[in-house]
Amino acid sequence: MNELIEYIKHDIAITDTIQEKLNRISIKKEVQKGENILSENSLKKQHIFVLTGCLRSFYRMENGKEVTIQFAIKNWWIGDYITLYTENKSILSIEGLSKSEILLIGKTELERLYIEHPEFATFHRKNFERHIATLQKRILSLLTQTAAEKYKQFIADYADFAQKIPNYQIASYLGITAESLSRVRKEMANQ
Amino acid sequence: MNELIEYIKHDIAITDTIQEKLNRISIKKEVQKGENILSENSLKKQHIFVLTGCLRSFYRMENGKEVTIQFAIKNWWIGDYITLYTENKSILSIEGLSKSEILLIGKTELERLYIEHPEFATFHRKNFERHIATLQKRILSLLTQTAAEKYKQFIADYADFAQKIPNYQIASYLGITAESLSRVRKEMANQ
DNA sequence: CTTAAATATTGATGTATGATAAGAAATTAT
DNA sequence: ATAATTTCTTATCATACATCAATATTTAAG
Repeated sequence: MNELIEYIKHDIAITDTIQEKLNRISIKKEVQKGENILSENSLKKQHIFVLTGCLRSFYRMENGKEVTIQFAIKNWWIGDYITLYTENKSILSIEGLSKSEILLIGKTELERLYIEHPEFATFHRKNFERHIATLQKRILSLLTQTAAEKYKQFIADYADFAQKIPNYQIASYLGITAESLSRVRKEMANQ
Repeated sequence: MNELIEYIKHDIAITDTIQEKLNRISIKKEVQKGENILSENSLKKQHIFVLTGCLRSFYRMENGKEVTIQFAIKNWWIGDYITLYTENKSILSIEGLSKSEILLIGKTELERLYIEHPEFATFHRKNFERHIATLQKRILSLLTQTAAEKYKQFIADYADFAQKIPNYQIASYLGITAESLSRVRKEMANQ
């Protein structure tokens, strides 16, 4: 039994049938540090479940600068949700921040499971709901907080693994430059 | 048959039972311009479906300034998703921007329908997915675009009703001041 | 260990946008 | 219509953060 099933079992009673189907549709993969799993312009529509390690999704701007959309560690889902749910070509890239193990699950395969097993759909609906709340909170944060406030909230929210992420990537998640973040950190250290 | 059912029928075949249950749990309400439906600190957990008119959800900062989280018109859902899916007390307010008609649907009642009718849950899961993509796009926009770019995208995305919304509220949605938006508009007019 | 590469810091300077305040224009109410 | 209120604009000035460039520090590679 793999870790995804372990994780799902925390929430719902999962039948052997679902377990077996999940195993059948999920592809286990090892990702190296810096390795790209999903690249922009790819046509693959996949969900990723993190077993170990740490990943991030990011957008590369025309000028080459990158903005980080999401970080993910053990038991988190990550994906290019804009592509998964609207467009055709993927606009984000996903890479490993450290050596990681992941499960790749195709969109259509997952949807088949939703239909065949309503309790599995319910489990996922709750994930969606939490995800929506998280995204709204981030929007609120981007609209109302200063650089220092955003950083403080980030290290509080992501205490588990904030120190594993390079500061310049945290900066790109918060919507500030690495230089600004460095000044914020200096300011914080002096108090 | 009301407009919510009409709207749902565009997506899925809806049985009489679902229709009847939906009618039973949804409370129709008329909202005046400027009237608050949901206020911060309320304990109600409700989804709102807009039949006519225009609403917005917003957050009131400590200094009294408001930031707009979402606008909604006919056939859109709106709610305080942070409260609905995580916290207890509501942190957002929802008000009518014009005289509007809405349906109020309690969180628990809606969840009961999900369980009793998987096809209805599927319909809603797709809404969730689109919502996630929309929120991600907005985050990307906030992280990468200038004031002028955000405004141009806004009037393109919300062409249907952008002109119905006062500019200072559009500004508060884009994360800029009304004065800045005014300058952006002047700049655009001169070209 | 030593060197190379990646990441972080610091300083000097620039700029987009914010803050404040006043007046103009548009809505709404009387 | 007229007045009152709300919304929008304009100007001046302030500032948080960006940019650029150099150096320091840490991490990874040979």
